[in-house]
Amino acid sequence: MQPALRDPNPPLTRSVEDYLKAIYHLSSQGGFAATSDIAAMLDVAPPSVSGMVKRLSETGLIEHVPYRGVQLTAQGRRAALRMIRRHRVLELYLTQHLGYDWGNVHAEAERLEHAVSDDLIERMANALGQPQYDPHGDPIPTAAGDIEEAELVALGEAPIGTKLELRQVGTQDPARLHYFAEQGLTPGVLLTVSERQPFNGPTTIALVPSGDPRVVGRELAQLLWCRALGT
Amino acid sequence: MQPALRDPNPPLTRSVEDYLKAIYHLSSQGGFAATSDIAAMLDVAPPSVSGMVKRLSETGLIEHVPYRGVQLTAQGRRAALRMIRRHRVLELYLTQHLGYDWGNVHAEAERLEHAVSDDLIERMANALGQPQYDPHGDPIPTAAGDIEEAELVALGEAPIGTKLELRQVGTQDPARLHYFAEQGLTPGVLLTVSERQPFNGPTTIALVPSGDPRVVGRELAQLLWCRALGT
DNA sequence: TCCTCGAATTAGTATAGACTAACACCTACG
DNA sequence: CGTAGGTGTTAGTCTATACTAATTCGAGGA
Repeated sequence: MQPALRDPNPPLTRSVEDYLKAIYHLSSQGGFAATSDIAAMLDVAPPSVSGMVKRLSETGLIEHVPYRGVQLTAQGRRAALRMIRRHRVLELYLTQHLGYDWGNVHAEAERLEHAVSDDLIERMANALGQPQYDPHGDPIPTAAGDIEEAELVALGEAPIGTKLELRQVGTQDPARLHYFAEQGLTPGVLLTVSERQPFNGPTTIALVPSGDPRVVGRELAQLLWCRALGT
Repeated sequence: MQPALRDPNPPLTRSVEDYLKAIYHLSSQGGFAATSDIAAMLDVAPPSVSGMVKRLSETGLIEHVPYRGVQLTAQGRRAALRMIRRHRVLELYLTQHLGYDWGNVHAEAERLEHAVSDDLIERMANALGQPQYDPHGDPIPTAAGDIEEAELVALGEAPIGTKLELRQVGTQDPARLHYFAEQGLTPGVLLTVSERQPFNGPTTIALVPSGDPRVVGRELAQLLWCRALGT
């Protein structure tokens, strides 16, 4: 008798699920997720990531280019989106039906997302009326694994008067990144577009809710990718 | 510098929580939980139980008498009752608020009970109006760790006409146990008391829902501990 | 009272996942 | 255009938990 073959489709462990989610977030807006970034996001040591990366690429969930980073395969992406759907449905359910606020809800959903069944998630989604966005405005992937690609607009192109959420900073340059941080312009910040000078002039914005103004030159304004907020 | 001391109060792992629950159930109506019974309940091999038992008794959660079995310490009992509260609140919440039925709900609660926070359980309990019983009629321990001791009455003492659930069989004698099993008198069975002969005579019962009658002599009827059902 | 057989335990191994320490690879600066 | 520093990987260890195989214990029948 042959030794029993390993289950070709074992359920993913909690750790694996966390790694896939982290890689999804880190690589969604660029090519590769770096080992050290994954380690920082999951609060583990870099060698732990190397070890997991080897296992995940052996099982076909990610693709690994040594010394460059990793990307999800189609299979890995499906698994990651499933986790993100769970997380966001849970966050919304906990806030809508059990009185959680934005601050509490993340940690609870982070633990529950590994334990709930698909059935329970669909029951919660139904109780919520098949919502499209979580409490933070992030799109909830469908059960089939489709996610609305956030339509981002560069700050330098956004119409006057619109309310925006800063979502991505399109540079790796440390000096520019440092400057953005000094100005309080980090992903997640809300702002409204106050005015823009003609002939590729600077854009003036107001931070929300403080109302603090910022003047951002053309070059930098093209690096700040924002999501338009409906409200 | 000293090597870091181990966290004296580490959070319990899922496995530990499962063992404590199993030991609670197996020892609640008797002295000791046997290794093989724990193994059967958790679907693991007996040596796995021996190993876990050693660790648990080293951390003071259980007391182990080699070749006899284990019992919970006060600390272990608290932890077990906490899990049972979680489980039963979850079962009730899932049935009341998310449309689960009795059959589905156990497995879901079994996974969630390890992942939810105390805070979430209390929110659910509040949403349910601080319930005292789960969907199966089992008492829900309080957050403080008190559980209603099921008020059990010996079948030989139960008033005529009452509906009962058989909960415990008060003997270890194999012959009597075997006889009870043959008669279909095992814990969980529902029955109604039809009549009783005077002068310590036998009690006649009808099984629910089949209606099958059974006549139980005085001696045996004193061994069958039942819970009165309100309905 | 002794022996036997089932239950319990010990011994040894495997896996997932983490860690530290040590080594290898790239790249950017001088 | 070569090297220094940081990033990534390998090597080796640890813990929790499971397994199988081998051994030991103890209670009940002859």
